[in-house]
Parts: sequence; structure tokens; C-alpha cells
Amino acid sequence: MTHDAPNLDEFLCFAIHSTARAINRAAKPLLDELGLTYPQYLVMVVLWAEDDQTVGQIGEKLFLESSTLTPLLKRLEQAGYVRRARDAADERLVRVRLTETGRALGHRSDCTSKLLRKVLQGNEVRELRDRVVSLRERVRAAERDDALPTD
Amino acid sequence: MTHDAPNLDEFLCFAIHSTARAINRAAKPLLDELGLTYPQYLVMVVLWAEDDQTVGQIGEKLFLESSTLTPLLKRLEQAGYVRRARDAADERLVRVRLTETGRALGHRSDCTSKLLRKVLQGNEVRELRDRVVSLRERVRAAERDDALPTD
DNA sequence: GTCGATTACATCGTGCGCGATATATAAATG
DNA sequence: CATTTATATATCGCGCACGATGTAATCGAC
Repeated sequence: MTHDAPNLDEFLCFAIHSTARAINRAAKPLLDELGLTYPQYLVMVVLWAEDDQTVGQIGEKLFLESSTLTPLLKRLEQAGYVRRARDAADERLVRVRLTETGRALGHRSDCTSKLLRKVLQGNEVRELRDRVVSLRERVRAAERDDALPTD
Repeated sequence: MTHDAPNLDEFLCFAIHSTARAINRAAKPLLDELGLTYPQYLVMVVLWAEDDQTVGQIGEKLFLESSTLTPLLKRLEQAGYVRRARDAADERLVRVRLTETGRALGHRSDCTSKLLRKVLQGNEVRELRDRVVSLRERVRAAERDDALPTD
């Protein structure tokens, strides 16, 4: 190398970035069976845990903006998995509710995602997950403060 | 929750996915100064380490397809950071070379990315990075085998 | 109650990321 | 040498992801 350029392999951010994409690719065949993309699946997971949430609530849990969620939710609606409707009491809110089909998908996914969970949710990776989450929160905090902690 | 739906917080894949996006967001102000997106920055890192590589070589290092790289490289070319030219000996290959401006950017980036590296390249995260990389390779191997190892 | 500020969502434009497919060159096979 | 096969890149379509902006409903101050 011609000068002291940063080496790709040293970047934790590249490690995480590339791992996220690798997981996405690996999960695709499983999600194809459900007719969902990975971000759509995440939204469904949120709704399976608690039905009838607003766009904002879903976005808060997944760290997504309405500009991402609105079209995604429209696709989920078109697929027949959710219904979107303005809240009667506060017309600004859009409540997202599972259809029967969408709810039923949750049970199917319990089976089809076992494979994924075997690799990505087992005991042996719990610590790794916690560390990644704590890194995420560190990064998010640093972004908010606009001054990264020296630690 | 109405039934035993998978909980979002338990997914390592979500942890990694969301962390990757958090890093991306945090890095953006720094990369804006360089006039680069994060994927463009990664390509530049590859070229700063070794100039004059083919599209395929770059893709191999970043795990990216030509369908992603070709338009990205065209944007880098339009920005004046690289030049693309067919290899004289093998006209199938496209060789990507840094311009003077592109090479110079590497020195500026040594300064501007210090902040990023402080969080993401320090000693304290080396082990985490290694674990994430090893997870990535496990996932990639599992995808290739189309049968995930039970370990 | 009226008006300005806030909130919640939608829209738009840009750039990935990737599967499917196309194209052109090169290598291999006969 | 002609024809198949393989390789390298490009093109296309779709779905995120997000910043910037728009719009409508609600809240607050008065």
C-alpha cells in the first residue's frame, strides 16, 4: 500500500455493515416463503408482539422514519397482512392492525424462522448481541451529543 | 402479547441491522465533508490500500455485486475521484484507478475519520469486531451449504 | 374561539443492494 | 478455426433508508 490508508479489515463498522447484509441474504430464502422482505418481517414481529400500533410507535421500535415505513406498510397492506386506518380520536395517527392472514403468518413464521434463530438467537450469541446493542446505543448517544465519548 | 411471537430484542440480526444503520447515520456528517457516502467511502478505502483494481476485485473485498458497484463507481468517477477504463489485455475487465484528487482525499480522510475510528476501531472493540466477522463468515458458510451448522 | 406552533404522517429525490438478465470478450473444445 | 462455454461487467426493476419538504390535525397561548 502506498501510504498509511485505513485497512478495511480493521473497521468494526465494515464488519457490522457486511454482516448485516450477509444475514439479509441468508434470511431471504426463508422470508420468501412468507412473502416478506426482512424489514417487512421486522414490522410484522413488532405487530405480532403487540397489535394495533401507530406508524410512529413502530418506527420508534425499529428506528425507522415515516418516509421508510409508509410505503413499506402500504406494501404489507396490499399483501393483505395489515390494515391501515386513521385513528378516530386523533386523525393525525395511523393505526396499523394485523389481518387474520397477517396474524396467521406469525404461527407459520414460528416454524420457518427456526433455522434463522438457531444461528442468530441461541444462547451462545446472547453476549455478542448485547455487546452490539450497547455499541449501537453508544453510537446513537454520540450522534446526539455530536461529540463522541473518549472512552 | 397475544401469543409466543419472537421478541425483537432477542434477535441478534436486528441488533446488527440497526447498529449498522446507526453507524451509517453517525458517520454521515463526517463523510459529507469528503463528499462521499459510506459505501463510496468503503470503495475508496479499498483503492487507497491498493490502487488500480478491477470491479470484481473491489466487489470481492466489499461483498458487492457489479449491479451495485457499477453505478456507484460511475458516481465516484463523476465526482472526479476515480477513472474507469477497460483493460487493454482483457477487454472484459474494467480497471478502477484513483485520480490525484481521489488520492489526496485519502490524506484528508486520515484526519476527518479519526472521530469515527475512536469509537469503531479502538482496542476495546477489537474482540467485538472479530466476533462479528466470525459470525458473518458462519452466516456466509451456512448460506453456501444451504444447511446451517447445528453448533 | 383564533392563530401560531407542534405533531404525525405522507411525498419526493437520491443512493444503495441485489436478483435476473443482457452483452461482450475470452477461453476451451472439437 | 468455429462453436460452445465461461467470465466480467452492465442494465433493469424493486424495495429499503433517509433527508428535506409538504400537509393536515391537534395543542397552546392569549
